[in-house]
Amino acid sequence: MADHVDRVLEQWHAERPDLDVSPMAVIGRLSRLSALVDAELRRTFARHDLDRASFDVLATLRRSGPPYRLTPTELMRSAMVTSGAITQRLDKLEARGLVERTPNEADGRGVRVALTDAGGELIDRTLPDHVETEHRILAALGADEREELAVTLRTLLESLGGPGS
Amino acid sequence: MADHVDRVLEQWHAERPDLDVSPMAVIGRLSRLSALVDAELRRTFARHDLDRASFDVLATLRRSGPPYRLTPTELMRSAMVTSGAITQRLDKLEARGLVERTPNEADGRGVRVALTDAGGELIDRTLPDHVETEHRILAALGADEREELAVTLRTLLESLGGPGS
DNA sequence: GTAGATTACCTCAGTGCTAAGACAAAAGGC
DNA sequence: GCCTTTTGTCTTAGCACTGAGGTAATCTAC
Repeated sequence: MADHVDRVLEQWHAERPDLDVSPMAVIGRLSRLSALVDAELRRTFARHDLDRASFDVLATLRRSGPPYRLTPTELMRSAMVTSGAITQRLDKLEARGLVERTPNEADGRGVRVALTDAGGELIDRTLPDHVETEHRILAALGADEREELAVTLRTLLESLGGPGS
Repeated sequence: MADHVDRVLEQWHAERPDLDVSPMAVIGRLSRLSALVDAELRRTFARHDLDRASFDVLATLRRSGPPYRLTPTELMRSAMVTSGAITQRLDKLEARGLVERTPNEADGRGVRVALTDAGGELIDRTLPDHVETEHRILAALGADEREELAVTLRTLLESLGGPGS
């Protein structure tokens, strides 16, 4: 039984037999899967009044450990978005009282962003649900397949993103 | 040598040892990789005065074969976006003379979208470059690894997207 | 044939992002 | 100590998308 990408490959083979479109079997599925996974995760976040962007910031702060405090630049690097995007995410989270901006004593240009108690409680409440969703998404794979998949994706990430990706 | 996701896993292990965050090894890399691949493909499209959305529509029409004509609904399903998004994509492409909307004789509610000569030439010119970029993205993997990866991603897609995904 | 449900496409307000750039503080070269 | 470059954050315009909803045509069941 063919999936969407199989059909796309067949079409290209018929229309442009001169092109070797085999990479689409991987890249096409990668991008579709990413979209589906995203949608799935969003549903979990929504149950806790969060979106992907807000969850991402709160989780990054939470896993950084006490005192749950990072700079906007660190958050930007972790999230792979521009500085403007982080500013807006922080504005929203600060307005909700989930994070707090304080001047960075060590650097007059910078600020520090910290989880508030409310932010910490929200992310700790959301996490178990989120992790369970991720388990469910991978339920179709055995432990060996997951491990192999993680290794292969890691190889690709390193080849694309350079060192420290 | 640890990548970004390895460090994330270590942090969670230290901060929330009660949670089994192992799925993040796959899902975290999947979403980061998808973002990097997207950025890479965008560079190729930009060289041909296209963005991802426009390329997607033109390529879908091109691979559908003569007479290179589909309905907005078919394009919507293929692209996994809402009908509003397709309307806007078509507006832009039509304004550039790359596609053409004509009434659907078989269904008074519908329209048909066809590649113009200019659209067909542009997509045929862009494709070889695009395919080469995809080959380059996967260059770090051997043929067996690519095949295995495609199969595993397909399994996940089917388990998430239901039949015909 | 006709009423109600469905389908196809479009519209529009709202959202979150990028890209470009402003500004202030810090770092580096001399 | 200065001057230039770099860095950290914020601002803003523009863009593509979603979600809700509108309109018109088609289908279904009676």
